Amino acid sequence: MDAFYGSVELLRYPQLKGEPVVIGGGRRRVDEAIRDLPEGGTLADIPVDAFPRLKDYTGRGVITTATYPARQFGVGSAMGLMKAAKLCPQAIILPVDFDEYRRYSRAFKQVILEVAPLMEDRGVDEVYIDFTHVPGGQRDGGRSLARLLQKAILDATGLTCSIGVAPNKLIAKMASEFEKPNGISVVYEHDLQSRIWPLPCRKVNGIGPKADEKLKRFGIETVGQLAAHERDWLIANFGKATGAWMHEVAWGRDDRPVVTESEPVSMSRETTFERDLHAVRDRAELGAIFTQLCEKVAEDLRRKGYVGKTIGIKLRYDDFRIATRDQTIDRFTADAKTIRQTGGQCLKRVPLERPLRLLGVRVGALAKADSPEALAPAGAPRAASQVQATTASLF
DNA sequence: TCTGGGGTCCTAGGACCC
DNA sequence: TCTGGGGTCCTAGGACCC
Repeated sequence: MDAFYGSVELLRYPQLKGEPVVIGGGRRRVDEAIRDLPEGGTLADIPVDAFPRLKDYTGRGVITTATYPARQFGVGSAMGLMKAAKLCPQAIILPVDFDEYRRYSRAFKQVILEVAPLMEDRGVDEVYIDFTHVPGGQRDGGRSLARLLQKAILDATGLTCSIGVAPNKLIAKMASEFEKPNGISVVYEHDLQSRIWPLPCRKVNGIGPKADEKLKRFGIETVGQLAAHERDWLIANFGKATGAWMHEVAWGRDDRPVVTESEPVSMSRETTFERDLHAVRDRAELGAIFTQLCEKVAEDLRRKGYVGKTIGIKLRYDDFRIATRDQTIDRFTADAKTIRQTGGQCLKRVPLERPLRLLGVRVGALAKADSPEALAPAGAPRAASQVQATTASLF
């Protein structure tokens, strides 16, 4: 989907079309604008001037989406709000409304499923679709079906998307970015050298900042340069799995199927505090936040019908280093108190001298709440590995 | 006044079991 | 007295993705 969160917001606030808009701030300022609505007014009646601007924003956070006009200023996803405010102070900032995006996410996926049932969910705004056996899926290299999907999605939701059609997921993903927004790209196997090899390695799904940095140190900037290296050389320098994978990717090879069903592995909740908190000085506040996170995870588990037996915590210190601890218990649970208590044990094993920026709670090793595994009596506890409390009990 | 939240997968060492 | 492998589970950290 194109600038998904931003596009959904524009459906509510059409008066913002053409304005630079970023999503990711706090709630307050927009609420004020809504409260000042004229009698009988709708959201579309809020004057553009009433919306909060980045230059007035104070607080932490990152941008989750920037509309295309905002991108003109160099503002983009994952950028800190303070940095974005320097680049485009006049950009309008809107708070994230994840429930709304989820509604539109379900709606566009439903449209696709009615046409092409082999669909893999890749998050709120992205899917893979297997065109192979869809009627008309081969016509014009898949372009016809792509057009049909775009129109059906636009009619049902008012949203645009970009589609890449290719022999496999790896290439389709890259192709989907060629004609953004609202575009279609068909890439054939024989287009590999002309259309994929010139791309920077970073465009490959799976090559992130670290791998890209290392590739650059070897002078490898593009996919074509990657393809020019021997498989054995890549394995020698990047390890068996990664090296072999890089070689396949550079030659456009990918045999991963489109997977329509999958079970969750973990569920978590985390929060970045408005100001850094200290385990001792802000003990009460932290404790309350911790309890709330546990309750939210428990609620998520119950709503979705899962239980888990590995409870974990995550901290981010003021210097951005991250520490995690987890503990596996001898029975499955979705109980907030159990999660809280086990998480409390984990907290005792992590250094708490530095101020904290973030606290998170995770439940892993999930099973369906009604599965035989989950209903079985508690397994014998495994002997705990050497686990040492590094700090006196704080929670 | 830099840097969210929710995920998956991989690696690597140690415990433990056969 | 010296010395096996294979396999699974647990834990911590990190890369990466949307």
